[in-house]
Amino acid sequence: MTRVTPRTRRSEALSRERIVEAAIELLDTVGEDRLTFKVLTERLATGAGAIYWHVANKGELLDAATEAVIAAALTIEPAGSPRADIHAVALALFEAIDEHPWLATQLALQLSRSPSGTVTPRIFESIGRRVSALDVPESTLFTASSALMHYILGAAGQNAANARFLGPDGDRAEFLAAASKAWEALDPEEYPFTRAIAAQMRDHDDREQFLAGIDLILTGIRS
Amino acid sequence: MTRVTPRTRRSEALSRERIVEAAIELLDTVGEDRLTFKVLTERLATGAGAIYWHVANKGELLDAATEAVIAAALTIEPAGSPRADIHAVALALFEAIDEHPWLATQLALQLSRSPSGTVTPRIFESIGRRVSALDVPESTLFTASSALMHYILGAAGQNAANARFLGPDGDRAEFLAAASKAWEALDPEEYPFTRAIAAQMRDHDDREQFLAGIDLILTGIRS
DNA sequence: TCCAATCTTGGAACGGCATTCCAGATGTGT
DNA sequence: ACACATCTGGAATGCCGTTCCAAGATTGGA
Repeated sequence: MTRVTPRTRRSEALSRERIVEAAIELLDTVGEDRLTFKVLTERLATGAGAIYWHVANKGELLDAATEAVIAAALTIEPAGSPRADIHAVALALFEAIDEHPWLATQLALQLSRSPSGTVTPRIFESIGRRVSALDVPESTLFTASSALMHYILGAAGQNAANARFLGPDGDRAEFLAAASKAWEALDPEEYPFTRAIAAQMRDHDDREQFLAGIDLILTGIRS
Repeated sequence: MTRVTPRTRRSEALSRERIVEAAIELLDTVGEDRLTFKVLTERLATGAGAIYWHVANKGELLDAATEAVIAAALTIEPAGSPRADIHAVALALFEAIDEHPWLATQLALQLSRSPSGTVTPRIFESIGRRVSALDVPESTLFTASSALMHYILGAAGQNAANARFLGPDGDRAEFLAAASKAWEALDPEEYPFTRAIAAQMRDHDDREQFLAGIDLILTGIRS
């Protein structure tokens, strides 16, 4: 059930790290819905029982995978100004989610549950610490950091969803054109706004717009 | 597979609406993990095949349930100023998610996927239309609306998660005190920020802070 | 060096779930 | 009253997470 003192093992010994590593790789390659204990045991050339000795259940495995990737992503060196630091954190999360689309689902699920996990607090801390460097009134620190965090995770997730829908070998410009056209074809009665900004989304840079959103919130914070 | 012309039926006739209605009720009472086709067939006194005649699969059923609740929540009458209108939409979504915690998971999942569903666009439109009433440059409409939407869904979902963790019969003040204490007990090296604002979260009003976040973003938008 | 105790493994077995299949009931148009 | 499409319910299927357990390592002590 729990890990004990490490010892010498044969080279192919199983370990929590090796399992998490394999899980991440499978998540990235075959997708989250196809990460099953069957393919995991095949990949690791072992049985289900062996995996369950190192990991409590599938949820814990997914949590561990999420934490490993996020922790790596949040390893960032200071970039000078508080604003630049916040941009760096935001972009790091954006890139991580873009590279591992399953993170979007996973982080969203962790948020929909409890402060059980350690991932969400880590992200919140990472953002909040940099927000503190801005000189904002103490009373709005929580609100400001929350707003930033939700925007970052939400917008990055949305971007990942688009990328996932597009597929790894699709033409982005083509996709945007199609999406823009679809918006323009909406019912003018029900969707006047979406129609109106359809053109504006045809040609935009994902990262640029993402950072624009960050700056928009930062502006609000500084007032 | 598809619905055809309606006709007269015996009083207890099955229909997509009745199924969705039952699903929502079960989601609210027994929770999302326990909404299974077994309990659904028992509740409707029918068989699985009958349900599958009206609904393609479980995902579509959950989507339909989400859409029904969100559509009802977004039926709001104008409240005077654009700011008041935006507050109204935000609060309506907040309340809906608070009342139906499974919405948080569901909306998050819909965001993590594609523009396949009709729920997300509806929310986006509802917010964006009110943001348009503010006099902001056309070029930031998309960014501003996105930021608002992600904050609303994220913060409301977070709130629902807390409420869910607390349970229907828990003392909120007690919960906040415990959470605050837990934050203060974190490692000062790793979590200086979270520790610092632990006190500030002990006594706050959920809705008030939620709306403060909205105003923070609105301030940013207006600059 | 060998033994007993403990840690670790692999795979068979289990129960629950969404989904499919299909024989028949129910209603409709003629 | 007859053929036909619509709709129903429950049995059967297959996948998946999880549990169980007999056997294979590894270790520390005699």
